[in-house]
Amino acid sequence: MQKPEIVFSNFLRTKGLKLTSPRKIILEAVFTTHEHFNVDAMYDLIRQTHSNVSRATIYRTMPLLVEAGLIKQSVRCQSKDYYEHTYGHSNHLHLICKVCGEIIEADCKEVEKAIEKIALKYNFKSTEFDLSARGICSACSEQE
Amino acid sequence: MQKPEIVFSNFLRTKGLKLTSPRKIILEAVFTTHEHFNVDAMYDLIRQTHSNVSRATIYRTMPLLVEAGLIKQSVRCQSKDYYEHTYGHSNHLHLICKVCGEIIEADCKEVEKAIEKIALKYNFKSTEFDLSARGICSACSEQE
DNA sequence: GTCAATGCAAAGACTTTGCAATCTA
DNA sequence: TAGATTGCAAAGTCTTTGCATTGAC
Repeated sequence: MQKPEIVFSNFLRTKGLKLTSPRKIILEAVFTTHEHFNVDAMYDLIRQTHSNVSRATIYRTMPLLVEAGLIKQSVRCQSKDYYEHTYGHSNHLHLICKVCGEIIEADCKEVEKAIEKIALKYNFKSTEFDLSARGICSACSEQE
Repeated sequence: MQKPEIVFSNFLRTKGLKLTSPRKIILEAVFTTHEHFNVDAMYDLIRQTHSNVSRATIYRTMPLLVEAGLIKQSVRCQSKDYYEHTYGHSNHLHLICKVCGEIIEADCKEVEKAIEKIALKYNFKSTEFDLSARGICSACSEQE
């Protein structure tokens, strides 16, 4: 499997776009993050080591990463758009807390199996999954 | 099954809240809409017959309808939050064909069970599910 | 050197909130 | 009548955009 940098740089070249320093920095930050992330978190992370990447550039880069197949738009939570890796990552089940907004990413092999079973009935070949459950996390339900 | 109006009015009463005229109008509009909807669409729809319901009130009523279990937050699309009915609609697994766009709505009891099993590990109490799988439907895979 | 990309700040879009007036129970 | 609710407008939050400058190829 190719490195994300290679995928991105190829993508940019075929579109006649340029692999700039901010784009490299953003890509690196995105792929050192293991959770789903939003623009603000990216901005803070990048700021820890680089002082010269603006929010605007991050906002402008996200759609490119999506189009390149490296990330995808994930849930929206508390008015913020979240992203997550798709490149090199297996599917996750998102457990979203309605109270505090926490998002737990859980392994979903068993859920996928259950879906495959259903898909079989319809002769449907599934490739990607979007799975989320909303509810209340343990911390929040203890506080009630 | 009780009418949404009854459910809402009971919900409000148990919370010590009041069933006001704007809330009745909003509820009615929400349940005459069959598609997913957003606040703006609701506002326009209501304006066709009532001139005295503000956007602010719609924004304030949506969370109540969610809490009452009548609607749920759905996808976010083009920076707008969408809602959809849940009352009277059981959860579905959506099998979405990437080729022809067909959406198969399948029963997902088994998938929910699998999710509950995972949620249990995290002490997460799930209440709503958003489940979709993208792939290729039988008709489209035959044509390849 | 050319043209895309950046940073900044301003603008935009959607949503939330403070407050005085109003209405439900 | 008490206290919740409303409409309005102002404020907030996230995201997008115009423009002069900078930088990649």
